[in-house]
Amino acid sequence: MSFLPATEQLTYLAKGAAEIIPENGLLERLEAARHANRPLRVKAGFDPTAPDLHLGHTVLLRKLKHFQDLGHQVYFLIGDFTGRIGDPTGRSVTRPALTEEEVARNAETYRQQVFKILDPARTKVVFNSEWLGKLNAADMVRLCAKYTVARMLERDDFHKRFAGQQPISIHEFLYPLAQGYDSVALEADVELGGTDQKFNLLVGRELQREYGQASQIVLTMPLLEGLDGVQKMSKSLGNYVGIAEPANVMFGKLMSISDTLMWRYMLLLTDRSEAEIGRLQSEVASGARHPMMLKKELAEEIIAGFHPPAEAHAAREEFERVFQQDALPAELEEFSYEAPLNGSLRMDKVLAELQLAASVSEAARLIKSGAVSVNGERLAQNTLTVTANSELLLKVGKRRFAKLRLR
RNA sequence: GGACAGGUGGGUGAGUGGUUAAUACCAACAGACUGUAAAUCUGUCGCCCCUUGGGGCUACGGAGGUUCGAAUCCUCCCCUGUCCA
Repeated sequence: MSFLPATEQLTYLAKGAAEIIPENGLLERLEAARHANRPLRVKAGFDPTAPDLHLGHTVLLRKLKHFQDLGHQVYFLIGDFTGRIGDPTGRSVTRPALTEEEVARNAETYRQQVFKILDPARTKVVFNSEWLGKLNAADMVRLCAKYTVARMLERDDFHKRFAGQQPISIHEFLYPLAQGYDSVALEADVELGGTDQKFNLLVGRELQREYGQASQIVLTMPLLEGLDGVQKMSKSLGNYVGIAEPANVMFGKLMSISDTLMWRYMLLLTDRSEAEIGRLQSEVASGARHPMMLKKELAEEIIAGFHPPAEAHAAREEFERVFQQDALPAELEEFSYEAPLNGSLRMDKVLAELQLAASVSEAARLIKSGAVSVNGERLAQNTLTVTANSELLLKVGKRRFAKLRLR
């Protein structure tokens, strides 16, 4: 096969990237590969503990896809071995080890989700236990000898913890080394990762050189901000949009992002070019285009990558109906309930039981704050007089609905 | 092995015997305003019971103990850090 000129490839690949190290290394590598008529070996590692992908993960996956679009070979590495070490990234707490079954199950989930974006024909899924599991103690010592403690402490996470008198376990040092060794084992030309992975990716360059290989090119992608617009998208922070979530849920979440964040999402989660995004920005700034309309388009576009387009569109219509016209959702959860003999229903208990509130106490608070309405009327008291064989439409907050049939 | 410091509610972090589920900030939730935006303002923010208003239970690393009363004092244990070896 033939490859596009290297400069053209580079434009496509650099879109949205945070950093390419060394700066013109990628261009050189692309040229060399094109000259030799061979695809680049592009590696990206994934943590086996987080099989539920969210949009934050897709930033990287989309970049991998870009490499595939240009004819390169992607190595989708599942860090089953490193996962057992426990990645020290982020939360500065050592992680519990995963069992083999858990790793296997998570890997399967990955496969299912990842190929919504990646081309299976140009993707090799690999597990780093394949080679890391074979290293013996002597190999391990040899690997450790190639890096120093001082250099290891340059890593921001370690540095902060060390300075802040937080614990760092020895085995956490093995994580970057192991990840770097992955690049050696795969003879990677390029490794992609989030900006938070920069240190680990650079270790890969060092180790490849130590083992007599050309150092991989490092390409980092920005971390996608979560729905709050400040912290990175992550499941534990609850500011994520899962790619396996129903279209309606995704739509609602995407609409709640700020206008500022919308541009970021457009850059990192769609194929729109930077030029086009710039044009749209000026149109919004001049008032020629309403940001809400654009946000709806964006939401629909993103969702269509994971659901059939018709579903994405339906989610948009549902959103417009429920929130903009204040109507009811098309599908309501229905519950059946025994009407009390005295006709007086304790609503706090009902809400808790139907899981519209986390506890009876919380339900009582919600009622007190005026968040609960029944048949469109705000509930002012904890008790509600009801009759048998009637229906109640419950609304809690803005987005929790249920229909209650009384027998 | 020794000396010292520390472990508080989802997070950060006050509080050293006695108003109080425990200061403050963040997050979260709700209301107002809106484009379900964002920002802002206001309120809530352990669980359970009784219809307002109350009542009970659980909680400050773990287990005991002192006391009328402890997150706060004592003992032992677990965990973390610093220094010494």
